[in-house]
Amino acid sequence: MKTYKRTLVTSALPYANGPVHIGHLAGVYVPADIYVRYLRMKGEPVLFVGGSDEHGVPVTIRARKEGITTQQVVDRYHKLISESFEQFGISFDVYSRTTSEIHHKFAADYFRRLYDNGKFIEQTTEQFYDPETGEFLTDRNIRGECPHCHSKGAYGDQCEKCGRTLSPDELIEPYNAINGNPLTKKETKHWYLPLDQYQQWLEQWILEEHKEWRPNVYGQCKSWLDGGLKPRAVTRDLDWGIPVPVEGAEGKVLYVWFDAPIGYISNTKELCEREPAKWGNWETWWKDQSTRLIHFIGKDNIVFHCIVFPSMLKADGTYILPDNVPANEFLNLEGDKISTSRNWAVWLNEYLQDFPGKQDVLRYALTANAPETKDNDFTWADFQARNNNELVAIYGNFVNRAMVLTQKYFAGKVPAQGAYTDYDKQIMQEIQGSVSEMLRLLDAFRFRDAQKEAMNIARAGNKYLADMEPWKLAKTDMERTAAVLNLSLQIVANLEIAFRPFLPFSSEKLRKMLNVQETGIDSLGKFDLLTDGHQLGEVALLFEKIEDDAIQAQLDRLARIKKENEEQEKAEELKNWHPAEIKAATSIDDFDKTDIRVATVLDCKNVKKSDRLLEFTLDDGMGGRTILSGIAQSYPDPSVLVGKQVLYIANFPPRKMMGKESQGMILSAVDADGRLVVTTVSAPVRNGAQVG
RNA sequence: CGCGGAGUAGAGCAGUGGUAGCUCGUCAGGCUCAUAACCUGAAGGUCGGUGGUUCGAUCCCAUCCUCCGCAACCA
Repeated sequence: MKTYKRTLVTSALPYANGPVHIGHLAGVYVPADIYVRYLRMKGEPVLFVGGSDEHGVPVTIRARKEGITTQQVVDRYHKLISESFEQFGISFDVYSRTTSEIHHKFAADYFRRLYDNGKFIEQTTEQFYDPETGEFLTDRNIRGECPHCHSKGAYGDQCEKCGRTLSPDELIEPYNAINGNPLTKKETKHWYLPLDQYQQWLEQWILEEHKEWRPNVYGQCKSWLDGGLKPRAVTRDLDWGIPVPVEGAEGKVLYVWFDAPIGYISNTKELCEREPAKWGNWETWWKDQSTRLIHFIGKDNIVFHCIVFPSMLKADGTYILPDNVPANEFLNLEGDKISTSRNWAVWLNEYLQDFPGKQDVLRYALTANAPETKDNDFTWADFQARNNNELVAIYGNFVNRAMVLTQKYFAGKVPAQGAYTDYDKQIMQEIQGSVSEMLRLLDAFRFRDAQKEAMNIARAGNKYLADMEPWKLAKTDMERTAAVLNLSLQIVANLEIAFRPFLPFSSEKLRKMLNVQETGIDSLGKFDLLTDGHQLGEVALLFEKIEDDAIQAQLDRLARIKKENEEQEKAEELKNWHPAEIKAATSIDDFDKTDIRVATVLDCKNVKKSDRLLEFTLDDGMGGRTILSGIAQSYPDPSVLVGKQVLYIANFPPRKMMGKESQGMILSAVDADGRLVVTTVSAPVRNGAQVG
């Protein structure tokens, strides 16, 4: 395996169109931070880059909606996001933004260099254009009539009614989804990165040389490569972004996906120029072959970080390429996918208000349940259990036991280390085993399991105390009591180090309690970290229980949001409702076969054990009949139907439902929201009258 | 439709061509230094469905079902 002198770690640039939530944290920032902190503990040179992605269309739409400038939108979220990261201890060496001057210049220069070297192809195409606003539209912002099912309001890329994939050209009478304006077509020129030219090289580099990448990453890349790469446009017709630095490209900007990853580089440059003594030249971090580049991202970014961005770097030719791209899957929240627009998320800024000082608890819960191999679910019940049963009961409790016992028997001074018994040695060996396993897992980007190993050290500590029972020994053998507590405290000191990448705030607190300075990773697995007679600091609780009412408050909040969303979606549905297509032509003869009659409802009640069926007892003028109808959900009180005359089909063969026989079918109209309304006659007629 | 990932005890996750594992929860014991915490033990699974390859499949192959991504907002 290749050896490296330094590591450059990037984490996906969050889009400045909203605050960051637990999904971002679990998928990208906590794992990246754990890895970076681990490398720093090892004393390896590492640079951790982050920043806000502030270009693209959605921020401009939000600005328009809120009646403020796009700059105000990105300013607001950049501030919110960077504060959240800082509070959660995401230890970026630099956190900048793509609207920075240095980035604009750097990205424009990057483009221009590739342009001058003939790395792009130019292509003129016809795109949909709104003459009134003077804007070209993205596929998704174009709507029209579906050519297949002829439903109105199909999107430019897909019809949601029939589910077919479309291209905007296929739509009948396309219009602007935002303002409803009709669209025309207009020629526009764009620059494309010919990914097809990099196909062979990418195949060699990924499929042959990086078989160690995670299955989801490797599989996704293979899928794209097998499908054959096509040139990809790297410019857009838009006024928000980095102007294309080419003559005759007015009104065009770099595609957000072209400039965003360059932000990793320009942010590095910004840091290096600010503190050259500490960080040296930015080119060392990006162009020296002995630098190792790691991208932490979510699964939706795999293609850009493994195919597009490497091709951009290769096109330049002077840059290093990522050594690994540990992409995570997604985190769900209480069974539903996290959604910014539907407010289905736990926002970091809100979490900190509700759980002040509990950053580590969330970090722990998210790492313990990190979506490393598949989508995982975050639940508040799990969060509470992780805190109460693991952080408090195992880790915090062990620390507290060791500290309190020392306080009690040795006035808070580290007691003398004794001769190790076989059992002591066994425990020490067990802990060293956990330590080396943890380090191995950290190197393999398996943070969930690594954290579990750290917790196993605390488990071993609890078991040691339970087996040694120093509170009993203290009555007979103070020397052995001292030895047992000495080793217990050494284990506590190990826990401080082992948990440091995962729970930085707690480790800091624990160092205060132990009254020690930060040491390197070499100390891990040693049992002479605290010298005899060392005065410990004040005993405090490392973690505290989270009570049910705090969890219930979060669940209530989510329930409220869910209800609001449902109401809103329903309103939306009603607004968009339109009559179903007319069925294929039929004839009077076909209709005549159906015998529709009038009857009076004598009784109407719910069918036991069925949430849909109503049982109608009808006076049909022919001795009466019973009909079951699946409309209970539209009639919470079925008795309102009693006495009404209804229309029903009289000549269907009887059918058994829920053990009862239904002799026909009541006719109901279906309203836009799915509500069923029973049909009736406009004036009383005799029961048994025919409809036709 | 296609391509990629995933489906394993009540929950969350590992894992392997040969007797299926971890954490939490549950139940039963033990202990009392500790935040009713800790320690020990037990129960609990036709490893998504169906076919096939094999002496043997949870693992390999085929096919189907479900969820997610590629593909609006979004990791």
